[in-house]
Parts: sequence; structure tokens; C-alpha cells
Amino acid sequence: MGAAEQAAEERDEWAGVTPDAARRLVSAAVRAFAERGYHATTTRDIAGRAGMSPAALYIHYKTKEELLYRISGIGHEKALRIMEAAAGAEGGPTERLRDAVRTFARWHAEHHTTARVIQYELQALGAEHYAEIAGLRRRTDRLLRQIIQDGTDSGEFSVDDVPGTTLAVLSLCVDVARWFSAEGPRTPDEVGARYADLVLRMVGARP
Amino acid sequence: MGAAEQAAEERDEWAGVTPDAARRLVSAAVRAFAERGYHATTTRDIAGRAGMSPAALYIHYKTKEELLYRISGIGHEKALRIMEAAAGAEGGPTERLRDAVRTFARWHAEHHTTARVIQYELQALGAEHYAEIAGLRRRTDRLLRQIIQDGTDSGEFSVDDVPGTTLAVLSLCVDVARWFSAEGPRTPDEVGARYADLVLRMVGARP
DNA sequence: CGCGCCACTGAGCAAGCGCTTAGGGCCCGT
DNA sequence: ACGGGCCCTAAGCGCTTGCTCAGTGGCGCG
Repeated sequence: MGAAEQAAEERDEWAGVTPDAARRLVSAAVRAFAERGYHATTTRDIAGRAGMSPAALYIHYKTKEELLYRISGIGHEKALRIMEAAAGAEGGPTERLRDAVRTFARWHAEHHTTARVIQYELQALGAEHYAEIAGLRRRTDRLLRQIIQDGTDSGEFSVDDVPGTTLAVLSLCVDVARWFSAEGPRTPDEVGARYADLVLRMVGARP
Repeated sequence: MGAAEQAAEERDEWAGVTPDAARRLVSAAVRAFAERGYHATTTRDIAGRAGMSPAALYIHYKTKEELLYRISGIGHEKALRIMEAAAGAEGGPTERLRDAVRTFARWHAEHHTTARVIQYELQALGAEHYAEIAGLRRRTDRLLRQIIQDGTDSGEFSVDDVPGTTLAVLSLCVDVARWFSAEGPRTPDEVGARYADLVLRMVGARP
């Protein structure tokens, strides 16, 4: 990803959503869901933030749940792509794990508003939508687990319980979205770098 | 804590709440909040689980929010006492950190229903109640940070950023409540032991 | 026995919820 | 000029919500 692309994405992480009104609604919904939670957010609040009447929401989305579903889908696909990029990169398990944790944790800090919604409001999805999103999460988990397995097989890492350690690493990164604040003392880059170091220690990389 | 005491506590972690009807309501509320979230839970649901009419709830609690406040208070005080016990124990930083993480993570696994409510539904509290609970969390954080600081000062640990590492360790333990399931393959004891090992690696304690 | 007490219920209120509907303005090709 | 389609709004429907209140049943006590 070039610098221009990344800057464009930061300016609007929902650039892929069209038309403009639908994008404004997604952006408003993600802010409202992150602040108050899905169930405490009203469709009137979402529409108000997007500068429309409550009825306008239903031209672009069938239900409030569909908004959450769209947000969750886009967010989890982005998270999966980040993990895919790190897992598929050249280099040994240590480099790939460092890169995976650094970019994954950094994304959860930088996009903590979106991340909070997609990671902590999943239970509000309907059963089928939940199952679909759970599939994306399982793929992300499998990619990270494979990196840790590779490092353990090659002897670069010393890990007793690969699935358990994978779970802990994912949990650590995801939970960044809960506590991270843009007003806090840490930048997303710093969080990513620190978390990568912590995780390399967790797996016993480089003695 | 003796075995009999611990068994009694596991049988009813709300033993301190009286009278019986008030305890049944707290127990029902914590299960409902954990399953659906605070805002998605109705007072009718809580009362129904406790075997009463909706109106009976208001004899024991002024509002639904007060129920959450009571649950949060009791839960966070218990978490604080666990951390106090580990921090005040005899032994070096390594032993105290191992004990702190083992018991803290284990509690979040064993009481994952309660823990989920007190850690992830905090935002639903009113401003004053939130501030009070936040004070308890700050005290817990300070105790853990002191252990890590002690180990760093003594040279047993090698930690660059003590507050940041403390935050990561707490985040890791707390997030157990989100993913832990009694039907899963791991027991709370196993989670506590594994997490203690992982954290000792994170702080660079001697293997 | 009879009286007061109080945990509890049945019924229901005002408010707010997700969502629908009828209709209006604007832009398009012809 | 004008008809059709697309967005959008004002109004409001049916329902559920948190919470209230008058009344009731059963228990303890004199």
C-alpha cells in the first residue's frame, strides 16, 4: 500500500460504501455504536448524525442490524487482509509474527472506534450474519496459529500450547480496541511495536 | 481461604446479598446481562428468571442501573481483593506476579459470567457510579504495576515501559471473560497457569 | 384472635423504540 | 415541456420499555 493510498484510507475508511448517503450512515452508525453500544443506539441518533431524517436510513438499509452487519463484514475483512499480508510475507516465523502483531494491534488502535464495534457488538448480529462473520474470524485465527506453529516446528519459538497461545495473542491485540484512546499517551505505532515485542517474548523467540 | 469456604463461594458468589429475593435478582440479572448485554436485557426478563413479577424488582432496587451498579461493585471489589492478596504475599516479584496473574486470570475464567458484566458493561453505569467503580479498577492497576515495577527495579524483570506492560497484562487477563466458555477445552486452573507463564515471559523473568 | 406490616402481584402509564407509508422535490432523457 | 425514477421527509403505527400504584395474602406479635 502506497502512502497516498494509506492516507486516503485514513481519511475515509468507508470509501468502498456507495452512494454517499449510505457511507455517511455507516460512518455515523459506527461512531454511535462505539460510544453507546448497539442496543443503546437509536435509529434516530444514527440518522441525526448523518444529517438525515430517521426514515432515510431505511432507503439504504433494511434494518438497523443490517448496518451492524455491513460494518462487521467490512471491518473483519480488513482485519483478515492485514493478517493475510503478514502471514504471506517473506521471512521466517519471527519476522512474520512481529509483522502480524504489529500491524494487527496497530489497526485496532488506529481504528479503535470501528474495532470496538466489530469485536464487542458481535452478539447483536442475527444468527446467520453472526455465523458468516465468525467464519472470517476463524480464518484470521488460523493464519496466526500457522505462523506460531511454523516457529514452534522450526525451533525458533518454544510454545507448549499453540492454540492457547494463539488465542491469548489475538485476545491481547483485539482488546486494544477497548482501552485505546486517541487522547492517551500512546500512538498506534507505539502500541503496535510494543505489542510485537511482548508477543515475541510470549512465544520465546530469540533467546 | 479454606476448601470449604471456596466451595461455598462457588456455590453462591452472591452470598453477601440479602434478603434472599434480592440475591435471586442479582443472580438473574448477571446471567441476563452476560448473555444479552445490559441494554438488551429487560426488567421483565430479570424478574422472570428470579421467579417474580416485574414489579417485585423495584422493592429491592430503585432502578435497573442500580442492579448493574451493585453487581459491578461486588465484582470489582472481589477482583481487587484477589490482586491485593497476591501483591501483599511474601516472596519476590516473580512469585507475586505469577500468583497475581494465575489467580486473577483464573477468577475471570471461573466467574466469566460475572466478569463479562463488570468488565464490558461499565459504560452503562451512570456517571457517579462509573467514577466509583473506576476508582476500584485504578487501585487494582496500581497494585499490579507495583509488582512489575519491583521486579524491574530488582533486575528480575526487564521491562521498558512499566505502565504499558501493566496495561497489557491486565487487558490479557480481563479479556479471558470474553472468550472463556465452561464448555471449552480449558479449565480455569489451566488458563490461570498458562497465563502466568505467558506473563512471566512478557516481563522477561528468568525461565 | 385480630391487627399491622411488608413483600409481592396485576394492571397499566407515559415515553421511546424500530420501522412504514404517503407524498414531495429534483434531476434525467426525450 | 414533461414524465419517471430516485432520495428524501413528515407523520405516525404498533409495540415494548422502565417504572408505578392500588390492592392482596400471609406472617409475627400482642
